[in-house]
Amino acid sequence: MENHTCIRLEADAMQIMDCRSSIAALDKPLSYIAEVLNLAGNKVRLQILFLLQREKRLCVCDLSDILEMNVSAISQHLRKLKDRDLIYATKEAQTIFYALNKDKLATLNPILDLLNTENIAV
Amino acid sequence: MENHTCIRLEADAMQIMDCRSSIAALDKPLSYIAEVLNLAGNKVRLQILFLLQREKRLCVCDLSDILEMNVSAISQHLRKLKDRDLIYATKEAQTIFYALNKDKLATLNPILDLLNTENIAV
DNA sequence: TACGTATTTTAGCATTTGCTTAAATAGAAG
DNA sequence: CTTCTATTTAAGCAAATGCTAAAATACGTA
Repeated sequence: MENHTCIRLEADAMQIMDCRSSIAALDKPLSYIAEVLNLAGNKVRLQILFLLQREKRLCVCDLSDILEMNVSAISQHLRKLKDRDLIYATKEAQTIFYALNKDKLATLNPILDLLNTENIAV
Repeated sequence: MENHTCIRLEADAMQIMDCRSSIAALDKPLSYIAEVLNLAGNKVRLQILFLLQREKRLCVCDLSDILEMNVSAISQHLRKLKDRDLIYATKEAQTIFYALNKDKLATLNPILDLLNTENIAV
């Protein structure tokens, strides 16, 4: 936490200040988007989001069947997504359905679109 | 790893099969995009990517100054981004500059655009 | 009320992550 | 060739992650 501020001559103090203020101005979005990307940055959760976009709504049990994973593991992923309001739950009799939160589609759609982009240079 | 296949009647076997095959067909992109999102899903790395997009190229030292973080910590983040080819390094005298990999802009730009979207419902 | 299905929650644990500090490289310049 | 400057790498560690297994809820239904 000490050795910032480099000594090299080429360092452009003006540029550094500009960058600092632009980062500061975007602090909230940076935190929020990082959080969303982090949630989507897990293969299981990305699959869940993709499936919910495709099927509109699914229950834990369906997801467990499709992804061939433990119900509990899926449930814990759904909780994280719900905690951050990316998805919401509706209860119908004994079944709880999950769906993408409409308010977050502006953020989620561009992320999910990456899956269908041909120009993915892997 | 046992209790998948739910017993409930509403479960649509056809739908489950469809979902399974669509997931299987997208397995590679799902893995790759999850990996990229995971890299971008860290505030420090997201800031680095944002700054590189804005400034075209920066060295560890600049980033350390701007983000007010340990050079070593930044270096380790840069390594992760470089290992996944999201950025590349060019050496100029004693300084190593990093820049976004052009081949990955189709993936990176939509991600970074999320920062400037007004419709971020936080 | 007792049971069964659907789902969540808790606890435990191994793995991963991200930071700090210190040591190792590499190239310039004295 | 020794000394800066820039940067990476390695070691250590605390915190976070993601899974399993088991217990706890919730809600219909026999």
